[in-house]
Amino acid sequence: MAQSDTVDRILDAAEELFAERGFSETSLRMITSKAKVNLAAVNYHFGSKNALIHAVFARFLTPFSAILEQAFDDLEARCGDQPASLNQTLWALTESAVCMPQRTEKGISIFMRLLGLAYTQSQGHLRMFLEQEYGHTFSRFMRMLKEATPQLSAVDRYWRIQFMLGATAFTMSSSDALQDILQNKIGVETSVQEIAARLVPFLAAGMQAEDAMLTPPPGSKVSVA
Amino acid sequence: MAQSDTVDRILDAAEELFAERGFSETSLRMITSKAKVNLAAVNYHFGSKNALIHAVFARFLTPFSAILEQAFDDLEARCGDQPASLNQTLWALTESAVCMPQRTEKGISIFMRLLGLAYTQSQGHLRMFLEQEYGHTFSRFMRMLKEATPQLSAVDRYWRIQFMLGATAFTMSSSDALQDILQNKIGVETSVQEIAARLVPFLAAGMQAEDAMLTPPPGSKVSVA
DNA sequence: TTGCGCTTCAAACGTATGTTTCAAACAGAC
DNA sequence: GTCTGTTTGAAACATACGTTTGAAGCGCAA
Repeated sequence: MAQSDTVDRILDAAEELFAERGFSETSLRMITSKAKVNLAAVNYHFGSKNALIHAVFARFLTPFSAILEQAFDDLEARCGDQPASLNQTLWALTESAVCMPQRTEKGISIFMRLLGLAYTQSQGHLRMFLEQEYGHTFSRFMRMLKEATPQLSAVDRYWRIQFMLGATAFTMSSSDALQDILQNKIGVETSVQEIAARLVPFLAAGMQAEDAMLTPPPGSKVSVA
Repeated sequence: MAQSDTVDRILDAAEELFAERGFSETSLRMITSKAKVNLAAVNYHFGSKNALIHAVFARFLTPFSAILEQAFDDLEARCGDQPASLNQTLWALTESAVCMPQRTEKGISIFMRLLGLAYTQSQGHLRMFLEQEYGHTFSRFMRMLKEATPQLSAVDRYWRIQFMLGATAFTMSSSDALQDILQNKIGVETSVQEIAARLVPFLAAGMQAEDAMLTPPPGSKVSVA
């Protein structure tokens, strides 16, 4: 019991509620009542709601970035002085996410959804926090992507990375929402491993698309520089 | 002057603020002070904040869906009884978005960002509204995608469409956010036409990725069903 | 001018939020 | 058992929100 139990219960409840409702739409009262702790406990243990948000991210991002750095180390060791391929790099990322020890069975989809929210909801304090804490790992990933796609121009690569991030963050972040809209409710599997196994080839193919396809069809009103 | 001026000023201000801050984070007081109208004007002219959100979407989505339906009509007429290709379908969508008459020069990126928010922020009332008003056009687009990718299984297609939506909505919606994080601040062009010209080939390539790539690299801890 | 819709305005309403307060309960060392 | 520092508890705080109110202002037909 004692301190850490309250802290963890708050973090668990906050993580889940943030993931399913967003940050602003989740009140401290929802969190504390779900966690069965007193309202004042959040401000006592974390200081503020924003600090709680940071703590929620830090709890899974810190071990994740450690695992990811290790995976990159391994990959680069295996590759010797050759740069890692795009497929290898993406899989290293994916496996690090999937294989991370999870608290619950839906831990990883909460994880992805929170990451998506971090980008989507324009919380300045969160972006600053994430960039400061985990910017190094992120930059390393970007550097590896660059070495894995030497054929792309800097501008092409920049945009295609945005597309990749978008497809990933968005897919993982719209847990139930999209499944409502695409009424094609075929029996959709929800395992994150399976989604990742479908997503990675999609991303790799997009990333390596031929520039030739850049040309719009004849008669198009869209001009390319 | 008179009525419609106030209504339009509210819509303009709301559109811009919603796009840059999200729905819950934008208060009626921000909107009315930006629009230089009285606070009560929103409830007088629209009835509620939710109804204002609907009106903002209806103002650009109604003409857009009309243009899009027309573009699909044209495309299907050109194709005769053949189904339209994936490239043609995606370009029809893109051109409809790009060529829509814009109120301001950043109109289309606001447009895209709002669409992204509509999916991302879990506003039940908005999803219901959009599905009810524009579900028909959306279903038609989905049908054309299906006919353009007969080689894909239903499940594969379902997920790849999610990836496409994600890459699109996310890219367009993270106007400044991502450009902060990817510090690679190469001189990035902002023209939506140019982004679209890069996005469509990315999407088409991802959509048509080989299933063979579905297999993770040897030694992977990720298993595929 | 008078009267009548429609629109604007300042002010208030009730509610919900994040945060603070301070006393009570608790745990462990002496 | 008593003291001390830490944690919990119920209540209140100030503020911000969406919404409502009722009077004032307006354009325009009679």
